[in-house]
Amino acid sequence: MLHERRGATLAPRVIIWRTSMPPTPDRDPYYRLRHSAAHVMAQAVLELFPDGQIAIGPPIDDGFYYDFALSRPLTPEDLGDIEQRMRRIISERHPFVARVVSSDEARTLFTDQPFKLELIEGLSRGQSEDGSSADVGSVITTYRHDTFEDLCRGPHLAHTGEIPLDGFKLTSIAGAYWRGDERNPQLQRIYGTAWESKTALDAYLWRLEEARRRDHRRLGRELDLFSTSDDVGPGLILWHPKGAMIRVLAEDFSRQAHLANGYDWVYSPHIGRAHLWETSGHLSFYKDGMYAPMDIDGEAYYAKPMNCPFHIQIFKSQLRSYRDLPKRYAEYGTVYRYERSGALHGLTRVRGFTQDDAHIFCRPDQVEDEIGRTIEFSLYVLRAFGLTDFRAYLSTRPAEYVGDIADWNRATAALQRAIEAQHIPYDVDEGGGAFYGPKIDLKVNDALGREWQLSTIQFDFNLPERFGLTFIADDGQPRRPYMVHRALLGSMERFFGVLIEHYGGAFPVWLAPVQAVIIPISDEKHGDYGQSVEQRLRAAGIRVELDQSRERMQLKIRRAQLQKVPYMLIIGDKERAADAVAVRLRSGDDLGALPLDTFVARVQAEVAARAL
RNA sequence: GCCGGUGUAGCUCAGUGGUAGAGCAGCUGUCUUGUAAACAGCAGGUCGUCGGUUCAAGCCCGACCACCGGCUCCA
Repeated sequence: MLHERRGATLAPRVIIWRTSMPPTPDRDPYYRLRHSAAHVMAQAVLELFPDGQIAIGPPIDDGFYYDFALSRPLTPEDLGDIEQRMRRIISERHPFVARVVSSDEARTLFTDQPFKLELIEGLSRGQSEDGSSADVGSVITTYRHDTFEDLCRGPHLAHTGEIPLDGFKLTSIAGAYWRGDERNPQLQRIYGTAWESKTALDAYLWRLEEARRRDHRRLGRELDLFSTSDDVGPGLILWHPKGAMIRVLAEDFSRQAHLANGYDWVYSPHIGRAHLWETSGHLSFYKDGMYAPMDIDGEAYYAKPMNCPFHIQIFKSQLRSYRDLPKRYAEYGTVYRYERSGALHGLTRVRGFTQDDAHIFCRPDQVEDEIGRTIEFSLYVLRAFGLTDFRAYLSTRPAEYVGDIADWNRATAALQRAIEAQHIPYDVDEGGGAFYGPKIDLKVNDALGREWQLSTIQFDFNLPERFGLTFIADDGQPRRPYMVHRALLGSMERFFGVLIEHYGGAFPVWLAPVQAVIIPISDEKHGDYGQSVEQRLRAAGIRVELDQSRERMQLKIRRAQLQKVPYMLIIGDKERAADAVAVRLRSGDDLGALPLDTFVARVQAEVAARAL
């Protein structure tokens, strides 16, 4: 019943820089600038659409947005027009003026603005803009500049002229539901970004550009790693040989690590009887995420959205003694989950994916130790892939839950102690756990500082009950085991996407699908030596390609560079005479001629160490 | 699923109702090369799919499919 919160890590294409909380005035030095820019933008939009309705326009990471209800859809061309008007308003240096108004005054002021009226109603009932509770009795304030007055708690800049004329940019138009609820009307949202200077704006735009260059969908095609096909269907990934090579290497490493750390490897089928999913509760709670059943001999079978019921069956296949515990069953389990068409995204949000899933069944007295080892193991595996910057999120018991509160407390405390023992920063999401148990999610920051959720470690007080799991305790009595779901890399598809972006396609030698390209200077004169080098490197376990094309060396180097191959081995007369290769790194560094044996030893050492 | 955008050669893109284009990649030939693109030629497209408007549709209209940016969802 592993449930990753995948969406949290991928929805924004605008980069999130190490922040997981919305900006606040005291925490974000850009708050005033961006909030003020949002107001200026709203004025500009209302100039274009005098009958337009305004909703909310907060600062966000890296920028701001404002939501509108307008008489016609905005087009990208409108953004230029709006920016022009914003520049004029900024140049006019209108002061931002705050004032306190009564509810009645506010209602009069915003009489043509139904969304504002709704906010005012909320405010007078003690709710803040986003519907969360605010201080009761908080006053209603507005901020005005030029012709635009907005319901707003501020703070703002002193005047519009403090927004740099060349430090902001409107970036995109999107649909957004009023108050984020799809039952509400859909508004038009304009996103913008604002910085203290053109230099800072340019730096931000460069980061966006860099993120675009690293986009795993782009690199997936350029490096021939994976694809999807209209004929196969959306959200279903085809792993090409080079992508599959990386996956094989990653899986082999992780599987060996699991076996070395007390896990038993298992395999389970892709489908199971409806009865199984009724028992597990998936058909009552998770049916929307499951595909329609198939009929086999008059019985309904479902493609699995999770692996847990199968691992549970393995546990149940015989009587378990307390001496047998813990049992740790691991599998690369391929699951199928329905995702709404609009949610699909590259490798990170798909309809079929493979989890590095495991289920741990243990005694109550083993919980603490098991959780500690699991988190430590997770960090070990992730670090091997070059991910080093972690943050943990502990989610505790929600209002509605199953199981015994003492079990919850014990499990939550174990999670907390384990994460503290690893000295990783963590946040607590009080009440944020699933109904069946508390959990810890591990998120990593990649090379661009973007946060991705990967590992999740979840207690389950539900399934052991539903399936009637027991072990025989030392007093001869059956007891209920604790059950923990965990995935470390999450899904292989999504992890691959993260890796691609983290490395920008330049994988470390141990993961590179092609580790070296042999580049003969002349295919006629050095082709034979090239084949000999290829053969010997291959025999030494190195993944090597020989570029036999009749092109000049420069082009062959360029092609290898673009494919981000770690080593380019140039061979000419000198190298052939010395039984050597002239080694060029993808960084552009030239190591000069190395004896072939020396090169082999170097690569083998790097692979053995999984050097990054 | 919803809002908006996009869909033309393997890739990146031009083409605003009148004979489908470029660069790269591919193929062929010449060149046999010393650290990021030799030169020339050839070939390659039912313009996402289906339907409609028109004498004529890549272009206008409709439906559907997919992708992109968001929203929503993620027991």
